[in-house]
Amino acid sequence: MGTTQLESVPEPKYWHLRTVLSEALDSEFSVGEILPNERDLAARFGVARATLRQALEQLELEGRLQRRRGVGTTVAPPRVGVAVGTEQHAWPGAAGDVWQTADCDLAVPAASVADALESGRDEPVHTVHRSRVTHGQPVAAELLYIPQSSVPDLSGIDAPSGAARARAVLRELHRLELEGQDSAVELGSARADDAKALDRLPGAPVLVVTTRYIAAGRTAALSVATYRADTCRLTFGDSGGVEIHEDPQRRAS
Amino acid sequence: MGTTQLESVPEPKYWHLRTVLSEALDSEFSVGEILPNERDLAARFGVARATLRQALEQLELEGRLQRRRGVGTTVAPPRVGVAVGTEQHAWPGAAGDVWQTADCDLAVPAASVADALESGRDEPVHTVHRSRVTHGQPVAAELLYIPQSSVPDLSGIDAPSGAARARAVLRELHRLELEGQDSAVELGSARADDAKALDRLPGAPVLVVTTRYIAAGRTAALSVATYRADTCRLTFGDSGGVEIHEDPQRRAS
DNA sequence: TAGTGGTCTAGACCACGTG
DNA sequence: ACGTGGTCTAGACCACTAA
Repeated sequence: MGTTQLESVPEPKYWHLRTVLSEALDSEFSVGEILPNERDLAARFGVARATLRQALEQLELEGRLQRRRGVGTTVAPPRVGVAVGTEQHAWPGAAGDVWQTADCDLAVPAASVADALESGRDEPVHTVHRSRVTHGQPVAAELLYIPQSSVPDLSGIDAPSGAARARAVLRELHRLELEGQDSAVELGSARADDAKALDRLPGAPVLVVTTRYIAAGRTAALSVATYRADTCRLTFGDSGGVEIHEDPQRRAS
Repeated sequence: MGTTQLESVPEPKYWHLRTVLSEALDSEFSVGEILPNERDLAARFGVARATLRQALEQLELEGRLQRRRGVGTTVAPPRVGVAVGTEQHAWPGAAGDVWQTADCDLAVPAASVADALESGRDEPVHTVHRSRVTHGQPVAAELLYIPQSSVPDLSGIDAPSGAARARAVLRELHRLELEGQDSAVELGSARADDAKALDRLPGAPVLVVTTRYIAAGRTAALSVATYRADTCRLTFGDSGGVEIHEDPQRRAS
């Protein structure tokens, strides 16, 4: 029957470019190597710089490239697996915790946080700021919300804020019996403060992990952790991380 | 001391625009409402269309907007929570499984998949294609890899491929005793086949969930599931989903 | 100071969905 | 046929890093 459509849907240039570059990365480049600059690459492929950048953005999103202003574009190492959920639940700050406590303050949180905590919208909440570093690189920034009612006995702590105060809040939290926890993961973009902590530009893609800690039948604490999506693979489950370091999505077409 | 730097770091236009639009979405628009088209919006804000599009891309990434070619830009509903990990482990296809089996074939997989399966690089592997639909919308596409050695007794099954064959493979899988499972989540971009299944364009951001199923001390099956990052919030843990429908990241600055 | 990636512009044309 | 978002161009200037 008449017409056979050979290429009824022509591939966008940037998508084809992404594929070509991806294959070149596999075969001709090694981790850490610097690519030619964007103007040269665009000229070499005969496209506008904006089109080349669209391809590079894709590859950066997939964790294949790392771009730094003033420096250049380098081949990224495989994503690091970071454990964010284990079978045995544990309070933040428990033994083996990988987070580094930085600061603490006390304020009435945004309405969405108050609702998630099931606390009153006017109740002040302790907010502990923490950060997570793996292999010398910052991978996550966390805000940990703890209603005053969860840690009522904070008397005798003189520090009004700072790391000492943060540790005191966590210590009080451990006195409660943890009944369970659940988490959710979604895509977000780094706001200014997170971006600075993660050494990225604002708007960089991040994986937002929201964890509720349950004690005495209610939400005793809420963690909102922001992970660098370009460098991290979040692992859940019993055996402490899947052993795949090749991207399993990168399969034969 | 002389000069006080008021705005030493001027905010990029597209980032400021993102904030302005985000606040407008909160206060002046409701879910499903159609925004003015990109050319009008750009003119209204006095920027080039490309700059406006950069802001819209951010908001789409955050799940706030939905853009469809030939139609327009609409305000997206809150992300749906989809459960991807439960306390009680279960084989794919077990009672209560939310996946819809579509097809099955038998082939030697890509090297990275073979490595993750700890199967020989030349061993043929059953590949079951499944899809997941929530609230009438496709949210995920899955490839389920099952080495022949995991389901040796497939004799008497006449269908060489197709849904019937897929169900037979899953049925055989259930005869094994599941010892555990672990998962990993990372950001990826949809390839052509996934994009079509998810009703998105190639390159759309996706959350790739890789799950290993353990039986008899080895990896009996490997699942690579691709979720729409714009519409999904992946939930893990005991209580079947966090009850936050407001984005917890969207907090006061 | 030179070179990099990041931002922005003002256009053009194309693919798609709807009427 | 029309209007939408998607792709692409060829430039310009800015912010940052390192020599």
